[in-house]
Amino acid sequence: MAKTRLQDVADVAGVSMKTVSNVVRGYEHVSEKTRLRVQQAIDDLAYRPNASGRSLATGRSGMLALVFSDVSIPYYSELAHLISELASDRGYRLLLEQTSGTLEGERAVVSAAEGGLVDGVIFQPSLLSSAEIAQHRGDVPFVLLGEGPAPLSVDHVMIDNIAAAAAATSHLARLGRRRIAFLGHELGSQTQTSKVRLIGYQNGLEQAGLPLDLSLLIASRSVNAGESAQAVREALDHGLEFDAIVCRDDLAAFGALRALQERGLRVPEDVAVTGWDDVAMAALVHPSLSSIRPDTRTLATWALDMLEERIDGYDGIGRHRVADFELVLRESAPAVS
Amino acid sequence: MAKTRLQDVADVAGVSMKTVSNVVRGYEHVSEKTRLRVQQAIDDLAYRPNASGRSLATGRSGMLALVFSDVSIPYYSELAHLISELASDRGYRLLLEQTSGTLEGERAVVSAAEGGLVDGVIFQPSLLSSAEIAQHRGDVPFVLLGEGPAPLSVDHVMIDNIAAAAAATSHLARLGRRRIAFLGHELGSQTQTSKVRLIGYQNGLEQAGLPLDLSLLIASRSVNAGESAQAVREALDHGLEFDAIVCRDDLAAFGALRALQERGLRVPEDVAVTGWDDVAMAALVHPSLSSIRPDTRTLATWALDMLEERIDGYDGIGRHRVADFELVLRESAPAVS
DNA sequence: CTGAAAGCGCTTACAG
DNA sequence: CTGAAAGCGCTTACAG
Repeated sequence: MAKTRLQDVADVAGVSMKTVSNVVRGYEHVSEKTRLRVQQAIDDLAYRPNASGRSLATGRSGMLALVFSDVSIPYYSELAHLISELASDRGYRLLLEQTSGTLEGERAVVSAAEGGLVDGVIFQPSLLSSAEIAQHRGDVPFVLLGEGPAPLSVDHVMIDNIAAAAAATSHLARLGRRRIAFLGHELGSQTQTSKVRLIGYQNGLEQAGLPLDLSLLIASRSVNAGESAQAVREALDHGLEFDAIVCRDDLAAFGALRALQERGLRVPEDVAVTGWDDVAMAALVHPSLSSIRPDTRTLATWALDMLEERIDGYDGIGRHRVADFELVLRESAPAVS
Repeated sequence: MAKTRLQDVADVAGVSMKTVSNVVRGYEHVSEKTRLRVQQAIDDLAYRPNASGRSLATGRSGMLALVFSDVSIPYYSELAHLISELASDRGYRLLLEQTSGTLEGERAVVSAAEGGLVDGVIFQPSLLSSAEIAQHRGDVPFVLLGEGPAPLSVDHVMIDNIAAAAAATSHLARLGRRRIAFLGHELGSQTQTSKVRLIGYQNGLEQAGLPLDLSLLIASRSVNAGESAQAVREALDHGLEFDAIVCRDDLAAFGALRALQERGLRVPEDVAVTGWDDVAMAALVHPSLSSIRPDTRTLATWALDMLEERIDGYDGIGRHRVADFELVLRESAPAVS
């Protein structure tokens, strides 16, 4: 049997399509009697409105795209969870797009081949240049997340990465640490994320009156926990001495904890460690991880606010907003006593 | 300016809409000369086909829904990553739906209010009964994941949870453990997942000739790492003695590792631990976690295969397929020496 | 409060 | 190989 359409319901209920449509969309000015008869027909026929038909007629799909490199990375999966819930509260569904952190993947997002699929895009770029982002896909509302380059024309939310990295570094200095390493940036060319966090680390050292020692910058062959652990092992093998590590992100920190414990070094007694993102596991590992916690709820709320404004027609220049962060202190780098 | 449509391109190129459509969709029987002229017009006008128009005309959206409780749970985020990639290879995009693990959330999935939005649904239910699932949303192709109840009418892929739990338990017994606990099932009514894993645990004990001791069943107020850690702390406080733990999932295992280390118990010397899912963190914690690794790639591939067959018109009874698993041995419960 | 009709932007037999 | 026309299933002014 063919799918039931609006017209079928109208026929059965003995009204026009317009009236059925009014009932379906909950329009209020329908007489109670008519509404009941129509609802009965809808139930009898198990009618389900067709989303494509509606989208085509209204010009809206009720969907937002959420784009980042890889949803299996804890920070992104937790962000996806949050944004999915908040978007759902506003009546939007979420389309998940992964770029694999490649330039081609990110370009595909920006120059999307199809229109009308989503009403807006939330995009956390890793590699793309500001100039390329500026020519984003046609006229779809766009909002950028993260510390990457944001063209002036596009809305953007972030936290102050430099201040956050400096806060972590300063905290370790206040704990009396004098040889504070930085772990987890790329071995080759740096992502914007690594760059700004390294700058903040340097600022933190300066504020504490500590010298910058380039040998304390422990790069990772790849931005993940396994390679970060390996980088720490190799640093220890080469006799590098340090009493604290500021990690680029929690994954790097988990790698560091693992490598330090393998070598019998105590955290935080021998080496204090801070992470970044405050993913759920940070509180669960042993020792638990001190970490920079970005205010992701505010981040996500602002992103959705701005996106909805654009969807509703706002066409001004890009807004750039900075959300708060907090350094959450746990066992790996406890509060100063 | 209004969005450019197929007709606009046709006008500029001086051909019919049909011809433009052929070029856009890569239909081969178009003369080279015409194709070039049309492509030029497409580029000049920055034409983007409208997805809703296409969906309405073809009856397909090119989207699949992926549904489970919460994408921030590592197993699900890793599964979403994998399925997203595999679906993308087949030309599908992924719509993410979270149920929050609530009955209402799962019911909403099954009785979806809209049609035509997705071509198929991949759904891992937690709570819904088989009978309710059987009346799934209209005529949308459906495939079920996991050890939940699957009605005969619906396609379903899973691993043999009973065998897997028995394998973990047997392994601990072969390590010489005699008081093997089970951790992480619900305090109240059990999910199907917990039920089958508990049965497998019991089978494993039997195979090893060990008695079932109900006091060794350590339930958790909530299925997550934090509550599992708390449950272990309380068990230790009450003087419960055990030398191994089979955990319901990796999160419970991470909780167990944390609680045991807090109390100065050595893993695996004092207590050996196995997890379930083999999420990325399992290899990164210290000590690293032995874990049941379901063959998720096969699971996902089969799910997509069956879904595509249904999308292509297959209308037979449900297929039920069982993928492999493997017990990955790491430090927390190493190979028998 | 309700109806008849046009239109959203595509694809697809059907002709030629 | 290409064109003219109908149709996919909705919504929305416009009338009444």
